[in-house]
Amino acid sequence: MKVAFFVQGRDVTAKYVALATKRLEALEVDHAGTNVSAPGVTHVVASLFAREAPVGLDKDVQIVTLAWLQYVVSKQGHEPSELTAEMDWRRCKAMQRNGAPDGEGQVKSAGADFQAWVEMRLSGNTSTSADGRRIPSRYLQRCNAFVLRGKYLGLADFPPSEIPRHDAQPSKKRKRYDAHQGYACFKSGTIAVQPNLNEHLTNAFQPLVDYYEIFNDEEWRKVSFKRVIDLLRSLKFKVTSADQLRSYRGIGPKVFAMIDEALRTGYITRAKEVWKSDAAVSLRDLQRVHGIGATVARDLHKRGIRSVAELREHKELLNSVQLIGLEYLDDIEQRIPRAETGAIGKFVEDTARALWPSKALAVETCGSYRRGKSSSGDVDVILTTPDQAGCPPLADLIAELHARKFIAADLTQPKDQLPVNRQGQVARKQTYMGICKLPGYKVHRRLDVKFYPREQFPFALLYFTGNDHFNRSMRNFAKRKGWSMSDEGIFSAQRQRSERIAKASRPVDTHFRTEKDVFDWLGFPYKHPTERNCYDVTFA
DNA sequence: GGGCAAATACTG
DNA sequence: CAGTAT
DNA sequence: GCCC
Repeated sequence: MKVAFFVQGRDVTAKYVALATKRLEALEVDHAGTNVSAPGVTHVVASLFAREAPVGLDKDVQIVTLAWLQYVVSKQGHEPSELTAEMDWRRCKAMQRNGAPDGEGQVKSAGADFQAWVEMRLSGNTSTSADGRRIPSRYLQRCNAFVLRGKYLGLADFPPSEIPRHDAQPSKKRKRYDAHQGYACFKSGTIAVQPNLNEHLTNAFQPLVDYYEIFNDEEWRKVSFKRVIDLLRSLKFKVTSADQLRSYRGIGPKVFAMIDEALRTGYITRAKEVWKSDAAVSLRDLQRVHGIGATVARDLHKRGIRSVAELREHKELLNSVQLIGLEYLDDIEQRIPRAETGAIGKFVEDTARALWPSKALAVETCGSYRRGKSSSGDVDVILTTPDQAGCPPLADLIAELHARKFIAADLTQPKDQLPVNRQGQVARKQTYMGICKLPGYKVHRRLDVKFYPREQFPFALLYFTGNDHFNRSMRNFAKRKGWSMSDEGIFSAQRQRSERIAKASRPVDTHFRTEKDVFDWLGFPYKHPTERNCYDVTFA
């Protein structure tokens, strides 16, 4: 087994790489350097988040990290192919400053306890490690805090908007919602240390999701299958009998039978049947191209184009967006290692700060990156300024990114003029989609950049951090309470088309400065981004 | 049998 | 406006 | 496809 690790840092990257390398060598660990994965080999990703960390590692963090690596290495037979741990440096520092509950002496023993804690998390227990050893509760909390809390409380230090924009009224009382059971967003997630113990089942279901993905109808059937996969992925035990899942939400009679079949035979007949159609295979292949959806794929198929390979011979059938999608198809399909996602986000951020040196800017790389995942499909960067005079034109930033040879192609042309949204407000949201490549890198990546007005930013953060189940669940919850929530804010749901503008323009003194404000206001517990891998985790 | 999240932006 | 995408 |  190889340990692949990468180090995410700003100005200290080289230092941390050297440190981590040295440590692994001292442990006689076969390591694969930064950001390397060895195909076919179980590999472990230890991401050491060094954002804003001071130069040099704090001692307690070193010990914890070291113990974690030792643990991982000793766990060679372990099934998970990917483990991630996140260390929150600022929190460490704060604890040090304010006095960690354990005190100085305890820090030295943190290694063993941390190991036990990781073991506990993997085994699904909540207070004892796999071997039954109790973990000191104060240390337990501290470990959870290390990994689950901290950094993403968001924009507390960032100047708030001056103009409140939300017409909704806060919850009068903090009710206890028994109905929470059904909401994915209420289930506390866990860290990315969560492995998929049910690949044997998720692999069997994936073809069904893929199949319903390529048509426009049957959206809900697709969603249901997708939910099943994410539910299975979230379980902390390996399913050996369908009966174990009988009581789970989302497992109905059909799916139950399929799980049963998959466990007995190793596959789902239905999933095999649907892919026997050549047409389905063709449609799926054509839709790999950005800009080609169900309808276009069907048209192309009618014209005799049956694959991407054949499409390359008939580029005259494509529009400008689809042409770019085709050109960069092979690159775009590749997953982006976490370190590179971070570097791309940083490139955009650095460019923006250099372009607008006098602006206070908040810049966040969202998506699965922000949820702590070790790889991403694309990079999603959103920005805001506290300046109500308006965000500077996103087009200027894109032009600068072009000038720096960072952007290779545009999928959209950002416009200066800003349309009026349904609430009758000028939507100062600006969006861009394109293809980028870091200097010195080989592979092109999908990049989205968005500029949001300050008062919408917490909602934008929520939306673009996801995941999809989390968003839908949270919005469903808001809706049942009479609100309608989007990436721009929260509004009254009962509002009629005609009265939309009037109501929405009635300002209420409701400020949402951070994501946490939104959680608080709706009346449910804050979820750190890494806890929003809903159905990446469920609780018993 | 209805609901399942939600609204905007771009292309042609 | 339909289709695609976020 | 599942839930109420």
